[in-house]
Amino acid sequence: MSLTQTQTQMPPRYTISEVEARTGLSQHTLRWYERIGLMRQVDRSHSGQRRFSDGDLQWLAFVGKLRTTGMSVADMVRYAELVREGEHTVDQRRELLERTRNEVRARISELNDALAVLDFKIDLYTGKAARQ
Amino acid sequence: MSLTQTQTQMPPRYTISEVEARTGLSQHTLRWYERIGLMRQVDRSHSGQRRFSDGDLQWLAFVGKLRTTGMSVADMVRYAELVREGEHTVDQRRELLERTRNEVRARISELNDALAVLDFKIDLYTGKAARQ
DNA sequence: TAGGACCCTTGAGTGCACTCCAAGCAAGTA
DNA sequence: TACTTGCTTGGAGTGCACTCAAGGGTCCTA
Repeated sequence: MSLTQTQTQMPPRYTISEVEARTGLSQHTLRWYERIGLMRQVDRSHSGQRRFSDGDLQWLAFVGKLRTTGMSVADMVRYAELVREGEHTVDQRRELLERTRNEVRARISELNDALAVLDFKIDLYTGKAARQ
Repeated sequence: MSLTQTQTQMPPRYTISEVEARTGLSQHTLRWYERIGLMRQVDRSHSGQRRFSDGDLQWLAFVGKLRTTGMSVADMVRYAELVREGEHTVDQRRELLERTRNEVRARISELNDALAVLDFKIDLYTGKAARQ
């Protein structure tokens, strides 16, 4: 427990521009994520401004990982919905993540293949015997 | 030299639908590639239909590798132009491929990170202690 | 000579994942 | 009080990489 927290009894809250700075996601994107259901309805200040929690940041970090896997936004929304529905959706979530994992593995091996071709071409160019 | 070739003295030529079958690229995409300069002007039959050569197929295979690296179409076109310009562009081409190679390596390591997160989550779900 | 398969062109349309715009409210500072 | 900064909304716009439509030509077989 930090001093500030003990004093205020309030967990930290972040404005949209703080979250933008921490996550690298634009304010536009953050609002859009909320709108499409990729994250829960964010808490609001008395004047209606968003106040993100640490949990929101953690969720966004995980969503970021899903994004880098190449998972579509539609599938991420599906996943988010399953999480909101509760514990009984665990099997479906695992299935979704396993499917994604398989795709990532396939993608990595595709990239390794392409890497080999690039290496070969670059060696050709570096060597002298340059062709196409 | 195959028998057929010796007899006809003609290298094999492929129609657009043959190329579609061999490469998996749609006819639309093949025509579009030619239009934007991602491949040379394909030879035509006397009636104006495309006749692709083995060289064209090889080029398309290489372009396919570049595509899987995530290189943008604009950069691929740039590369194709450099190839058409001749031997004096070899250094620029190598530079372009090296930049791409670096991006691919970075992408692979991103994907490996994401894979670790997926493994962790899936284990959680499989374990029993399911959370979000 | 008719039918069907196959191909051509230009230009418009699609789906995705943002990204931006306009108009306006609220809080803090000079 | 006036100004600036930061935030709100719904809906429109953007860039990418295709993808399709319309209208027409050519070739082969019956």
